[in-house]
Amino acid sequence: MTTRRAATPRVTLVDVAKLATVDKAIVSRVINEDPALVIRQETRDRVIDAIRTLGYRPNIAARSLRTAKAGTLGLVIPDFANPVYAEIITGAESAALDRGHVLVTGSTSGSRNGMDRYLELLGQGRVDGLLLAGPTSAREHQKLQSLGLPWMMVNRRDTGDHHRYVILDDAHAAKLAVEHLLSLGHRRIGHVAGPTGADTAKRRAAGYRQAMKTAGITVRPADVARGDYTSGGGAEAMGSLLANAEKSGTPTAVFVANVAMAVGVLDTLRRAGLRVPADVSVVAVHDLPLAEHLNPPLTTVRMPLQQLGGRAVELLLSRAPEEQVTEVVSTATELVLRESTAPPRI
Amino acid sequence: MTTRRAATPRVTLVDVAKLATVDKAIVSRVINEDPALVIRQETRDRVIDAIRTLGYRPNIAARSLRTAKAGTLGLVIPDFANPVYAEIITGAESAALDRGHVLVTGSTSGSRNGMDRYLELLGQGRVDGLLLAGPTSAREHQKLQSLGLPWMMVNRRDTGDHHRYVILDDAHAAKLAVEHLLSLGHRRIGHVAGPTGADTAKRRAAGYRQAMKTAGITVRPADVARGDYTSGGGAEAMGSLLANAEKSGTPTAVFVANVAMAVGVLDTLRRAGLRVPADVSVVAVHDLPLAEHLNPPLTTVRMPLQQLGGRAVELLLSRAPEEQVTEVVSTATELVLRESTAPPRI
DNA sequence: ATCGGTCGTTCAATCGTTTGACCGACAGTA
DNA sequence: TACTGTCGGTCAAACGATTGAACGACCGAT
Repeated sequence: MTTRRAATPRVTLVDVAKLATVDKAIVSRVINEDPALVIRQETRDRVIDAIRTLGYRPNIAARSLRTAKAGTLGLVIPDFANPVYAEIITGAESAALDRGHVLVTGSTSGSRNGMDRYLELLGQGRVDGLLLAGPTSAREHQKLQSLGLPWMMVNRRDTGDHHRYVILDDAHAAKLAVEHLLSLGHRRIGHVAGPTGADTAKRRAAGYRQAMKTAGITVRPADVARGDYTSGGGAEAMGSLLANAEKSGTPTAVFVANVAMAVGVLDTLRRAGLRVPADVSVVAVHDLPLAEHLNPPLTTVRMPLQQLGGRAVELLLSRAPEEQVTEVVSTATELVLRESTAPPRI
Repeated sequence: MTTRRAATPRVTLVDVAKLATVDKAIVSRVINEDPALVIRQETRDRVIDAIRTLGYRPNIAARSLRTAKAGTLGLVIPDFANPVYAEIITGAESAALDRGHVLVTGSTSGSRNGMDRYLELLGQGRVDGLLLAGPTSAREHQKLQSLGLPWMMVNRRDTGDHHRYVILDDAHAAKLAVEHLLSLGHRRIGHVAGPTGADTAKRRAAGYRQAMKTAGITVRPADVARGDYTSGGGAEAMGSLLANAEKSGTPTAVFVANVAMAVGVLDTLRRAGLRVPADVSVVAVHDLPLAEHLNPPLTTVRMPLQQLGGRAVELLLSRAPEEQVTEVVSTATELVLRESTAPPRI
């Protein structure tokens, strides 16, 4: 039998106060554990009982109005379908929850000017702070600034003078990947890089070049191609690498800047009749669940994406809005060995 | 040069009213486009100018307090990493935005009792309504009920007496898949089903049986195995299908209840030395971007997941809380032909 | 000249919490 | 006895927007 819910007349502080025969101020202070409150244990119990029997829940709107805090954080990502952001969200959400905050995650992919819409909607006191993952423009930085909200970038290093960001150790990840290939005996190692706009791509490319240089190997321009971080882009980029190779031979291994592109790379290689890892070894950045089930299972570099998201929330909440915050999360950046890498033939 | 932001003293209605030399009531009514407001165009312009020059933004907390509406909707999913939910979120978010609402998406995977935490956090007037995708318990239904919020289930049909849900036409999707296999000439068609708890799994299994029956084929119990909608579960289920087959021969085709499990199924087949589609054809439900890049590219049945999410939001916002709402979204449920299905050998 | 009816606008109560200020009672001290 | 503190609370003013009610001015009709 269902209890028919009459339009419940919300139970408020005064209801509780009446039942406990105290002033509502007491109730409020009990709830918020005001350290300045001195009160008999007996009274406190009466209040707590009253709260319980009435099933009282503080009204968030009223509280927000009074305290000028929303208890909510915003996270703007490009696209929910991208598993990299799924990981970041997961970490951020959990950290926010632990600090009693709710996380509003919005994607900009939906509409043409998704970011604007979100800045509009969230910049009215709806959130206490904003986390931006993914690309942003200078104009958006302007707008953000004018909202007067604390905000920072996640997995992106902004180009302006707003030095607040958390990123991963992309260069190190790239180095791990390339050194793995080197240690297997590869000398001719190609790179499917990310888009020019993404600074993560720059750092991974830099790590790749660095590792190659350290090994005393010159990188041929023809062995580096650029994709847009999607599997389609990866497929294309690998295609152009193979095309370039017609005259000068094929790399025996490829370091791919992210897993999504690696999926396309595997595709292209298969269609070209090249076996992985027998003919070409492939290693990519980001150890997403998917990697394990590709054909062949993909060797990757695990990045602490969840920690990244979590750390971003922590920093956003703990640091003063005007304070500079630049942090690199580098825990547990490590190679995950699977079946897509092997020594080169001969 | 950055404008240094002094701690901005929020600009409020009265500031605007003063500048426009009208009462704040006017400003409020102008903003909310109160149809009952009769006002000279000149005055209206003055107000609008004032709003613009001051950069006024209404304070959400105050508005929520007064109107008892949050302008926010909640969506609770099991896990962000599951691309099925990514699609639902995307659709829901876009629909919410179109209606001037913000969507708070929370996952229950984070902590042991994630659902409870969310019901706690969101059930304080933070959201105007709640969408539940994924499994829920009777106890949670109880709690939900006690929050006095409108809520409904998405892609799940609740078992209780709360008849508010939007689902997809799972039986039809299954039929499309199986009929495709039948038309290729397969007679022995296995099924990797979803978990008993999920009613989507039940409907897909029912559709499978229905289609088989219509074709006059008896389904052997050994040809149906159950997985938990993850790729690991799919791999296992396919394993047991192969084990069962030792005595009675292998199915020439498998209908898999979702893409995640199909990934595992392909894995198991590959390890068993069976080629897809030469030895076994595979077709799965849900046409996620991933499907295109599996090896081989997977034939699927596309389901309108985004529409599902969008429709859920629409219904939640438009229907009275006590009204029953049961809808099946079935637009664009169609077969997507790729390379994982082919006629059986001989 | 008076009345009624729009038009254009103002008044003020209200939503539910938080929080600084204030206050009475009682105990201990000088 | 008067004074000073602590204890255990109460009072009331915010926070910023919404909205029903009221109000003065003006116009046309009687």
